[in-house]
Amino acid sequence: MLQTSFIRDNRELTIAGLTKKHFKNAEQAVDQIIDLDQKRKELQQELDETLARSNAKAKEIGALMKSGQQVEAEAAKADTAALKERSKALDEQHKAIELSLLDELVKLPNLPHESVPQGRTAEDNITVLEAGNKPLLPIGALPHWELIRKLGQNQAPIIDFELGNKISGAGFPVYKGKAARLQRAMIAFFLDEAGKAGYTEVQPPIVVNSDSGFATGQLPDKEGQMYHDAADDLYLIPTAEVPVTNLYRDVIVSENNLPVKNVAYTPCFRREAGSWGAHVRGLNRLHQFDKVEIVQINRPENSYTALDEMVNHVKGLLEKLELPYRILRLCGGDMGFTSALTYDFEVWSAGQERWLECSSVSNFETYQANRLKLRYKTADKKTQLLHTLNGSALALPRIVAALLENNQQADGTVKIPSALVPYCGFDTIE
RNA sequence: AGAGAGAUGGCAGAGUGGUCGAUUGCGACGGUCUUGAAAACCGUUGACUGUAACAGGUCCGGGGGUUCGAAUCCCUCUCUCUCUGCCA
Repeated sequence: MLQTSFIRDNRELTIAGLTKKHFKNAEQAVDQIIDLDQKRKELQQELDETLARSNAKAKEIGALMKSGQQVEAEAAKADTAALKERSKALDEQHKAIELSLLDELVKLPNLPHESVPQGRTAEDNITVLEAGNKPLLPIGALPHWELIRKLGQNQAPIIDFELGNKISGAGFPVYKGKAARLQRAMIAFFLDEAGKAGYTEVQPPIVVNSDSGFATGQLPDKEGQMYHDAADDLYLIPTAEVPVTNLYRDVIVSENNLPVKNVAYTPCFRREAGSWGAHVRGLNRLHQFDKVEIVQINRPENSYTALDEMVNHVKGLLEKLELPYRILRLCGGDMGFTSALTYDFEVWSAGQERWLECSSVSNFETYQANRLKLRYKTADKKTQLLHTLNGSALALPRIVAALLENNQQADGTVKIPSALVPYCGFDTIE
């Protein structure tokens, strides 16, 4: 959430930023907020004044009672009725206006960083790096959803969509045998790599309350994308970003604990309502998937260095997995609601001849921190909002898809990249 | 799930209707002393809003109520702890 004070002081900048993000009626929205804020301030002043007078009166009465001047005290009481009525009315107005101000504020997305390219769709994203060699596949090479039917010998298919469909529904595959082991190996590998890079591992809950959903920006913006347990009003997390970042909700971090670097493996749940078709076949888009997420909390002046560091970390993972990938800097129209700058990583899926998004690394600046009330004390003892960042490192299913497709051999087997072999305990899936 | 107890500042823990934003202890920070450190002593030490700066206002788990006045009384919700039951 943007800060009202920032909008007030930077009207033009805010409008320009919102426009770059293709937010509709930016000027109108901003002016409405400035207007509401002004009204809020005026009401607040009036209310405070009234309350100050009531407080003074109450003290006066107290003093009179104490000194035994009953008659004078009763007389003073008579004066308070009007004040009380007035403060009650003002308080109601004030609360109402604060609510509508918050209502409007919550609709505004984060402002994009100056390096974010102009543009509306994925076409306008900028490729900042393309690395690795796209493999030349043998004759008869398959996309992963066909390949998995032939792998696993008597357990085929090693990733079973129909079985998942039986017990849960579409988009909940069952991993069997070496596929299951491969998943576990990758999770361990990603966690270990993050550990080496200084991230502290955490295991958060994978259901969260609505306060948490609000603080990281999933609510109210993406309510429909999350599975919701109505009985207890809890949400299944769409990403570990939600519980891990919320660990620091309402926290004033002491300066010597910065930066905070956490890594978490969690399953992730996404309803992805309305998604279907050829592009969502197989592992390309699931309702439940595994992901290792890195999260940083940093001082404002260091956050973009941290973002680069996170991008490099993800690059390192893809290189160790020997997968061809590219990095995109997302344009204003394609970025997430809460992000100021996002790099997407896409892995080359040779069997489908497509790039698949496998990581998204973002700096949210103070947008989440403002909702989280996540702050630190500066050297001159001022409390200041921190910057939050996170990135997938990595999301598993599309990596598995690319790995299976890219590494399929002429004999129909799949080679495991050497970095994973110690974790898997095998070097081939047959 | 049943019975009981409780929720106060970073932590511990007072405060049951009036100057309490809150006694005190610990911790933290600054200083004196010391070659340095410890100890001792002195001082500082919540957040939000608001102001040029003061002032003012709000916050004692959340919400509501009684009262001129609520941390303190009443209602309600949530959570925690203890005992009993069930259970990975």
